Formats: sequence, structure tokens, C-alpha cells
Amino acid sequence: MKHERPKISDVARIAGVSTATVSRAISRPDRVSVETRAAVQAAIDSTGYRLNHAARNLRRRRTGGIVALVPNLANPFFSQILSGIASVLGPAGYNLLVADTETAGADSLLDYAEPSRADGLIVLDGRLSADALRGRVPLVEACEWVPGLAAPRIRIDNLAAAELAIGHLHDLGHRRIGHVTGPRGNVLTESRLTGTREALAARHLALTDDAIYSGDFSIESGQAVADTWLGQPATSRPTALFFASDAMACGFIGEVQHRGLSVPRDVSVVGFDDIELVAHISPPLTTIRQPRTDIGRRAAERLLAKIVGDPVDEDTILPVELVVRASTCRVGRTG
Amino acid sequence: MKHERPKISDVARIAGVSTATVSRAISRPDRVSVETRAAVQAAIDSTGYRLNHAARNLRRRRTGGIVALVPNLANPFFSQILSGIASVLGPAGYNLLVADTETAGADSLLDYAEPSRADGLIVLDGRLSADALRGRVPLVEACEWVPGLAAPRIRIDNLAAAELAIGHLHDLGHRRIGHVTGPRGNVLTESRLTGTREALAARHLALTDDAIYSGDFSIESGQAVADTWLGQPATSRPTALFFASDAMACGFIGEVQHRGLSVPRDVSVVGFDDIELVAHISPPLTTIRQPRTDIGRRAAERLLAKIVGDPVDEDTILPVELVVRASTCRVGRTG
DNA sequence: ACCCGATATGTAATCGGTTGCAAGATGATT
DNA sequence: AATCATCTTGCAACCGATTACATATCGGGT
Repeated sequence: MKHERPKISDVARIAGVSTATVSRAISRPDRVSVETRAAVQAAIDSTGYRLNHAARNLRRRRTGGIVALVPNLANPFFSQILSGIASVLGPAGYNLLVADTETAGADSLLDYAEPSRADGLIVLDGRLSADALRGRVPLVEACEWVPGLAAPRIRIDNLAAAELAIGHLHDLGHRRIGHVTGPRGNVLTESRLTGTREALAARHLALTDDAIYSGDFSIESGQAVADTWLGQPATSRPTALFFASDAMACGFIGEVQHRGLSVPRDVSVVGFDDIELVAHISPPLTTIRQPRTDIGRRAAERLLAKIVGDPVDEDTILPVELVVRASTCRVGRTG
Repeated sequence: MKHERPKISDVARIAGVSTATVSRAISRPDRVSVETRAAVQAAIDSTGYRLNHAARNLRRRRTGGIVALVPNLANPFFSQILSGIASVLGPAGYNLLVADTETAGADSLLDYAEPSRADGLIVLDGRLSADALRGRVPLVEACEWVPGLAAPRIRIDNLAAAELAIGHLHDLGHRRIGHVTGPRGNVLTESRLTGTREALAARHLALTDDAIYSGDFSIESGQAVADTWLGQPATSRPTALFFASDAMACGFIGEVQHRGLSVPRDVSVVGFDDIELVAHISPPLTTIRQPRTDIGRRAAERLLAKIVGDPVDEDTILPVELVVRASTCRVGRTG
């Protein structure tokens, strides 16, 4: 019993044909007669042949892999996006490679944007450098985007999201409304902040500096915001807060509850993302739902289309939805 | 200006050396004189040369990729494990390929366990078939494991975890203690159930059928368990529940709170995993902490060691920790 | 002056498929 | 019967690196 991996020439010899024919029988069965095809298949079965992808990729000048650049793999927000991506890539015959832009060095990121490593790139991190990405493999951006980089984008309407959130709070009678931002410099942070400001302005309200709390999307930063907010005079601090992420909203709620206040009685809270868990905490969180799986799926589809050269839309804005639960109520309601 | 990708022979020509020397200058600089090295580097810089991984991989008979087989990518539990894996693989020069065993078909899974696709495999799904995996690429199992498959395993002590949880509840005076399981057939489900049973038996308590609730790790299943539990007579149903996942515990808590009961006053709850959010819900969840990032990291390290042929421990059991928060209290305490 | 080991480099085979080109076979058309 | 399109198949070049082996150079030891 031999332990060498059979190669295509072994199959060819046993089937009594040339390697070219075996190759064709495998990748374009229709170009080969039925008898030959059967003979080749029999030879493949009897030898247990499996083709070598490195060899195929070398010759075909492709890799069969798509890289997703994720800002932080540990963040559950991205796992669902990846899930969407994987659900499209797998059936299409592509591998999904994930790289955490946090742990990977800047130069190794460039390595990923290599035609010999990946056939395409899905960028989920807006902090990357446009110059580094330009002119390399086909790429699409999802969720976040890199300013100045011309590439198809799949994203949500962050301005409309802010409008929904602020509109909801305003409808409930809130007039002192604050906003908790993501990390400085993040494109989502900026657009959500701008959206909030505009939505308030449209209602003749201003977003004053002391009603802007800076966070970084993390639970802990939401907790810290609670501290700041609690330190402000109850008569002038916001009666409602719009958070740029659910995680921060959870951290905030947990902390104010811990300090003996109640949500929404003492403060109304609107989150962002609608991650799975927040429908089940108390109070269930009012939030902006993002179609995460769909974002991933579409990004993958767009990229595949681009790779084969199909014309693709440059910018897709997916709709968001306000999910009203119990973390918001009319201002000043007692009980 | 040419748009052809420069290849190693272009670099060689410009540097005035052979391709063999260029190759050496790149992968084993110490085997080449400093002058030559500098000349090659200059040629690389001037041409913008980047090596072709497919070619290298073909020749070296390796792929530079490690596949992680994840039961469900959308589950945030795994994102942190992946993060740990990525943090080791990246610096070691390996790509992380992730495949969702849910979306990928069974045969495409075998494709991943191919030496021409990946140099190694990290199996996070215990439902896979041992036969399919045996005798293929080097692999390690993490979290879950495939019964009958001989491979290094990185896992936690599920029995000890159950002992901790039950011990804690028993110490608080609970005598009617229930267990909420994961999906049938899952190895974690079985070992946590067994651990619970044994821990109770050690305290002269039995785990009766009506105190075993079957879930599937999901939030919704926890919610459904709440329904079942609420339907049982308050005088005989468990006063404390040990859940096989935090997600289920959250679903349960959310639902019983929604129905007007209070945790822990009406029922004490212990979760499993210590996912990030549960420290910030109310009540903060008492749970079993798993070192997720560490599990991922170790699995990756173990695999890399195995690939280079170092001897590796076959089975590593990482310690778990009981994190006591506010979802548990003395039995019968009012207020 | 000669030999030896260490170091540096080149030659050419090799990894394992894919595919352009050409040739042979087959059947239809005129 | 000659012509031509179509279908199958084989030949052999090619994808772009790596590396075993051979060769050349240099300094030192005797």
C-alpha cells in the first residue's frame, strides 16, 4: 500500500487517457465524452485522488480565497456579518480568510491584499489607509468605509437611523436629548453624530457639548458614560440618550440600574445594532436594527460579481429599522 | 510602464544574480552575502516585486492556511475563540480560514481537511464525523470534541464547572435544583448534564426528569424553558436553575421578569460561558467563566506545534471559574 | 605549494495541475 | 466523393517559485 498522494498523472495512466483529459473531466465535464468521463471517475475513485489546489491556483492565477478584514474579531457584531459572508462564499467555491486588523500588523494587511493570496477583499474597517488598498485586488467595503477609497460599499443609512432614533425620542416628548458616540475618527461615529445633530436641528433643538458623550462602542465605555451622566445635574442633563452601539447602551443601563435609577423612568435609552441579546434584557432595548447577515451576504455577492467583471453598483445603502421596546418612554412619566 | 507583475526572474536579472539567490535572499537571508542581499533588496524595491504564494506553496508542499470549523459563525461565543486563534496564527505566518459547518456541506468540509487547502484544522464542532476527519491533515479539537477521534483537545472541565455551579446553589440552601441542557447529542450538553447529576448526587440530591429542561444553547430556548418552568407548581418546581449557556439564562431571565417574577428572589440562575454582556444585565448573571480567548490561543499553538512535529499533549483541560454575581441568592429570601 | 572546510552562487529539476494548439475521428452537406 | 464543422483527445509549454547538487572562491593550516 502506497502512501504517496496520487496525482493527476496517476489517474490518467489508470484511466488510459492523458492528464489533459483528466483535467478536463474534472473541471469541464461537458468537454469530454461520457465514456471517458466514467473511466476517469472510476480511476479517481480507485486511487482516492484529490486535486492539489496550490497547483491549480498557480496555473489559473487565482487563489480561491476572499479575505475579510475585521477591526476586531472578538466583537460579536462582526460574527453575524461574517456568517452572511460565509454563506455566500462557501457555495460559490471560495474560502473565507479572516484577518483581525487589530492583531495583524499594517504590513501583513498589505500581504492579504495580494493577488497571490486572495482574489478579493472585504473591508470592514474604515480606519485602514486608502492608499494602501488602492490598486490592489478587487474589494468592497461593508459597514464601515474608508474615506477617499473608490469601491463598492454596502452600508446602512446612518443619518436616517439617527433621524429615526431622535424622532422617536422627540415624539415621546424629550427635549434634552444626548448622544453617545463611538470612537473618535470612526466613520460611523461621525455620521451618527452628524445625523443626530441634524435630526435635532430639524426639531429646533441643539446638541450641546455637554450632551455629547464620547464612547468607543464598548460596554465599558457605556458604563463610564453613566458615571458622567449621573454626575450632571438632574435638572439639566439629558432625559434621553441615543447610543451609537447596543453594547454601550447595555453598559449604561447596567450601571444606572446598579446606582438605583430606573430605565426608562429616569432616562430613556435608544441603542444601535439590535444585537440578539438586547431584546431579552430588562428593560428590552429600543434600538436601531441593522440587517447584519444581509450586509455580509450582499458584500460577498457584490465582490464576486466584481471579480468576474460584472458591473456593480458602487454604493448600496440598506434600510434600517427602529425597534421600539421598553427602554424608552414619555418624558417625565413616573412609574 | 509595464503592468505585468514582476516575477522572481525579473528581480534576478536586475540584481544580476540567479533566481535561486533571490529566493534565498528572501527566505534565508543568512545564506547570502550582505552585498548580494542588498542588491536583491534594491531590485525588489525598484520592481515592486511580491512573491507568488501559490507557487511557493506548491513547491513547498504547504498552504500556509489553517482552517477553523465553526458550528455557527453567527454565535458570538465563537468570535472570541477565533480571535484567540487569529492572534497566534497571524504572527506565525498562517492564514486563518473559517468555515461554518452549518452552511458548508458535508463534502465541502472534507475539502477543507485537504493537505492542499490547509496545513491544519481546528475543529470546534463535536458533531462532525470522526471517520471523515481521521487520517487527514493535522488537527486539534477545541471546546467541543468528536468522540472516538484521537486528537489533541483543548477544553474546559465541564464536570468541575457543574460541580462549582451546583455547589454554589447548594451552599445558598437550594435543594430543588434544575438543569437546562444544550442540544441533544452535543458533547458539552452530555458532560454538563452528567456533571450536574453527579454534583447533586454527591449532596444526596437527585436530578429528576421534571427538573431537566432541554434547550439548545439559544436565547429562544431559554425563553421557552421559562414557560415550562412557570407552568410547574411553585411548590415543587426548582428554586434554582443551572443553564448550560448564558444565552439561555438570559432568555429565561428576560421572560420570567416579563411575567412579573423576579430573579433571584423567585428563582436563582447560574449561566455558563460568561459572555461579555451578562455582567451588565440586571441582575448581573452568576455564571461559569470559560477562558475563551485562551482556548483559541492554545488550540492554535498546539496545532502549530503538531504541524512542525513537536510532541504535544493530547488533552488539555483548562480551569473554569465561578463568577458570583447577583442572579443567585439564598433560597426563600424575600426582598 | 597543496589540501581542506566554509561560504556563496548558479544550474536545472521539480512541485501538480491547466490550456492553447493541432490532429484525428465522425457525421453532415453539397 | 470531397468539404467542412464539430467533437475528442493528446502534446507540450506554462504558471512562479524552491532546493538538491555542483561549482567556484577564499583563507588558513601544514
